[in-house]
Amino acid sequence: MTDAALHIHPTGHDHAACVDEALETAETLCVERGARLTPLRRRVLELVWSSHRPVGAYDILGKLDDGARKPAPPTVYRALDFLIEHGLVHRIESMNAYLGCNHPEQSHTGQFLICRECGNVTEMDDEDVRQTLRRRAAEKGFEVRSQTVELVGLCANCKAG
Amino acid sequence: MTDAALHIHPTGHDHAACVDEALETAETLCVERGARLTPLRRRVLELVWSSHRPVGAYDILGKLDDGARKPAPPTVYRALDFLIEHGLVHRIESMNAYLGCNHPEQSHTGQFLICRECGNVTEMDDEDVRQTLRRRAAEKGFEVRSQTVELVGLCANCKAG
DNA sequence: GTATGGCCTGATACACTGTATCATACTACA
DNA sequence: TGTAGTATGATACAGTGTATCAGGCCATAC
Repeated sequence: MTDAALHIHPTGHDHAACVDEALETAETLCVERGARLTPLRRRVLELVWSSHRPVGAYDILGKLDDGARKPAPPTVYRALDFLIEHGLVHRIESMNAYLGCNHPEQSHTGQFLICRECGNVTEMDDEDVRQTLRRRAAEKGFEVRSQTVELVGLCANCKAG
Repeated sequence: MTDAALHIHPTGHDHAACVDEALETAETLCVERGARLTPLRRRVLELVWSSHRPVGAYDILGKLDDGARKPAPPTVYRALDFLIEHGLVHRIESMNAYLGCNHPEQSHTGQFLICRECGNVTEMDDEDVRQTLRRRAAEKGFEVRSQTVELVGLCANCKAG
C-alpha cells in the first residue's frame, strides 16, 4: 500500500484508485510493447502519480531516498524519459514538472488545465482544439508536429469554493 | 547602427527594420504608460530582437559584457521581467528563452509557431484559437486566465526549401 | 538647494533543473 | 556460458533562475 492510499484526495475522490489504475495500465501497456517497466520506473511513475499536481524531478529524487542509497539526478531523468516516451507521463513545460497521464494508450500531447489555486492539473485531450490549432497554423504555411498547450486559471472546485 | 543592421535575415527580410520598428514602438509605448525604458532595458530589448529566434537569458548576459563591466544574472532577468510585463517580450516556456513581440500595444499571450529546422519563431495571435481554448475549457468547468500555446513544426520557408 | 523616498542597477551567493560521461550490473538470447 | 544490449550507479558539471543587501539615480516636496 502506498502513501497515497492513506488519505483521500482534496477533490474528494479515492486517489489510491487512480494510482492503482495508472500502474496497472502501465504494466499492461509495457507488456504489450515489450517495454520494461522496471521496479525503478514503476516507483517513479507511482511518485509522479502521488497527486494530481505536477511533480518536480528533484521532488521525486528526494522521495527515492530510502535511507540506504540516494539516487543521482540522471536516474530520475532517465526513468522520466522512458515514461514520457511511452506516454505514461507528460512534462508540463511552464512548470518544469511532470504529471501522470491517464490514457497513455495512444501517444499524444495533451492540453493541460492548471489551477492556480489548488495546483491540480487535469488533461483535456480535445480533438477540436488540436484541429483548430493545426488548421490555423497551416493557414500561415506552418506544419504542426507537436503541440504544447497549458492553460492557467481556476478549476471547477476552486471556482465553487 | 546595430549588428543586426549589418546583415539580411535568413528569410530574406531587412531585419534591421524589424529591430528599429520594435524599439520605436517600445519607446512610444513606454512614454504613453509612464514606464521607464532605461538604456539597459532598451539594450536588452535590442538583443532579444537580434533575430527571430528565441534568445536565452544567459546569451543576453554574455552580449551585455562590453569588456568593462560584466553584469550579473539578476540584471538581465529584471530587465526581461520589465519587458515581459509591458508585453514587449514573450517567454517561450518550452525553450526557456525569450522572443520580441511585434504588437505589444495590448497585453496578451500569443500562440507561437516554432520551426524545428531554422529555429525561427513566429507569433500567431489568433482569436479563434483563443476562443476555442477558452470555450472548451469552460465546458469542463475551468476558467482560463492565461494561455501558453507553443507549436513545434516546419515553417513555410523550411517546407519549401 | 537640499532632503527624502522610490525606483533602478550592482554584486554576491545560492537554489533549482538538467546533462555528459564513464563504470558497473543486469537481462535476454544465441 | 558467452555476448550484446539495456538499465542503473556515480561523479562532475552545465544551464536557468532567485534571494538579498548595498549603492546610485531621479523626481518631487519642502
